[in-house]
Amino acid sequence: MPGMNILVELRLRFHQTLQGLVDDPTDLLDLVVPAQDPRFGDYQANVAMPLAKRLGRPPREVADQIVRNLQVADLCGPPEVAGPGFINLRLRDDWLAEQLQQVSTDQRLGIPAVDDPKTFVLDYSSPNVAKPMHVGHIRSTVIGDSLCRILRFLGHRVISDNHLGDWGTQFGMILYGYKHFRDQQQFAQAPVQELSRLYKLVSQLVEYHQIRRSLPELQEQLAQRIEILDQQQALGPSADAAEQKRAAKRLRGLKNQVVEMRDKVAAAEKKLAAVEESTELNRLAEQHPNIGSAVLEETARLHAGDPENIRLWHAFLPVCREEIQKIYDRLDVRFDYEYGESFYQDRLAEVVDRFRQGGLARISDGAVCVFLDGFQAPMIIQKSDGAYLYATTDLATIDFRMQTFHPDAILYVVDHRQADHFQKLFAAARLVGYDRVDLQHISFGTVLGDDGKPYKTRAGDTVGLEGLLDEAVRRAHAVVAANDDAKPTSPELDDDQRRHIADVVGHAAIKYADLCQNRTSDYKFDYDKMVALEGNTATYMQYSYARTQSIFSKGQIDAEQLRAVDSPLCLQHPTERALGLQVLRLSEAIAEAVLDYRPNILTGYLFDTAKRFSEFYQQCQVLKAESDSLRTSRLRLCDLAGRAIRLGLELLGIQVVEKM
RNA sequence: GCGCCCGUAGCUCAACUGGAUAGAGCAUCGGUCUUCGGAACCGAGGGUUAGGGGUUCGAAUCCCUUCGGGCGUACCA
Repeated sequence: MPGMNILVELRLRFHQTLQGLVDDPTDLLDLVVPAQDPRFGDYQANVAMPLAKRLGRPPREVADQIVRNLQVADLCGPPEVAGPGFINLRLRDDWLAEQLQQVSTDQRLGIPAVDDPKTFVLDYSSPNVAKPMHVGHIRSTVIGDSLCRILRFLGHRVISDNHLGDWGTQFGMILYGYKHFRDQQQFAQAPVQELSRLYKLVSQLVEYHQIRRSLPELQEQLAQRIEILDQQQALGPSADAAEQKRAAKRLRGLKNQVVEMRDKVAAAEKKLAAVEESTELNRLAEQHPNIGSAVLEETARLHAGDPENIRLWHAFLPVCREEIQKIYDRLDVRFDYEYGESFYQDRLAEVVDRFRQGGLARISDGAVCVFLDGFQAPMIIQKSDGAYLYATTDLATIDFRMQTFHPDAILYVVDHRQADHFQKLFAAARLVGYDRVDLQHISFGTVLGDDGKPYKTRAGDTVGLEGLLDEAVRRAHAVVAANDDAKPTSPELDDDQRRHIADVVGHAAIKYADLCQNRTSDYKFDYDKMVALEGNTATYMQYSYARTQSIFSKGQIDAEQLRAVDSPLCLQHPTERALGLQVLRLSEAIAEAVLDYRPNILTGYLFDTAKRFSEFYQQCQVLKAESDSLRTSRLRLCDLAGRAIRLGLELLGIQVVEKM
């Protein structure tokens, strides 16, 4: 067997040993982990302490007993017991060298596929087709794509399905816009831009009228709050300390509310002004006072099968889709299926029927509701006007996926704000019998701007994804050009090469910045940091890879031939050993990343690998090594390091270049 | 009001799900070097992990509580 997961192997050995001490040692095996500190060796087992408690014996004694029975001599030096009962393991250099040799001819770098392949449906990206994609879509797309690549690499069957929003109110908007505001010539020449303009125009007008209706009430509420606040402030301090504290808290809460509402009112007024200051917009707003309900009617007509709206929908969809495809092409993202919301339209009634017939739903306030244990609000699957909701579509989607793909798991890569929705959805799905499929919401945080608020332009609009990518590429180009110009001898890249490199580096920077963050946390969007050449960035990994490649071109060495060399590697220098071990641990990194669907584990691994390589390269001469055999060994190590980095990046959906 | 998430170095973030002295990258300061790619490497300073209490051999991590933030909260997605 070429290669293995070292951690898995060690756990296997511990499993055998621990069976003599306890009935089921499975849960203890998680306590065999990579060492926290190089001083403790390569791996450590923390099993003795909890076990000692269970057995009622001193932990060091238990540790000693484990060490005596442990069969690891073929891969480790003698285990050591330290501290309260930690068992420290250090892999044998000759074993590592042997492993590396085996791995070097293996396409997969010794990473085994899983024994029990499963079927996953991955639901990610899922933009609304009538709206331009914006920064908020990038995380779902990039994280989903990476998980897809990783799971496939591990041998799972993965079905990626882009659940497009192609049936909602946004289509009502462009239908209305097309019918009332279109510029026919523009539409003929550049339909994408024209539809996008219409969408923005209609949504602005709809919002305008909404605000005009709601603003007085909002202002009134604000006035009331201020009044209450004044009253509270006028009250003298209470004699009771506890009461005084509560009053202070109430006061703070009120003040926050007032500030919040003031901001709301100000934002609303600004939006009104934007329309009113433009004679053109003002005129349109006056001519279309009922645009809000009219848009809903267009949507309803579409859903009811109105021939004209259906015809337009069929005409618009490919146009919108094409716009989105440009982004996917740039990001190198593909899907197996794109069953959008529209696909499920004629399956919604039966979903509701099933719930009603099963006695799982009942009518409340005219709407069909599913009341679920542990939730205050029900999940509404049909509105009082008869319309269906996204909850209905999502349930129909689960039906379809279960019947079509028979998945073991369905993963939804969607931002954290929809956590509630998914909890209800999953609970409802279990109610109708889908209790064996693993339904998971892979949630992620918000992309923030410099100010710590959701990333917007200065004008307050969301940032279009295409412009974002352009900017990253532009900056990457500037950096690549500057660096090439500064090379000690002379620049070595022509314009085409520079453009290609900037393209790869720029897109990689965006993806990596997203993936290297723990997905559950929000993160600040910062071009400078993304395209930075140092630190944990795609650029640094790509640079490290390019360095490994440049050694081969400089030495005019054929890597293929090198891989076939039939002798173990030399790991005498500490940096050689550290790099070699690091290469062998890609398998662990992938396994851990997939455990909780966290690509940032993989980026962390790559960063470590790049650092190990730098250290090695700094301290060990490769082409000028003392002997031929050492030179060959080090070249092989460079090859392995480069391949580990390239493979890791590939699993993140990031490409490499040979020179940069 | 209720529910969920979060608070870690000046800044941006990790921390293998309870392990040993909490780590990186920026930034700051110092060093290496007649560059196999210096887009590098080595080192230093910087912390009461928001505060308090608890659980246990052991807590950033689990429980309670206070403070501060974000998000969601019956017919949008």
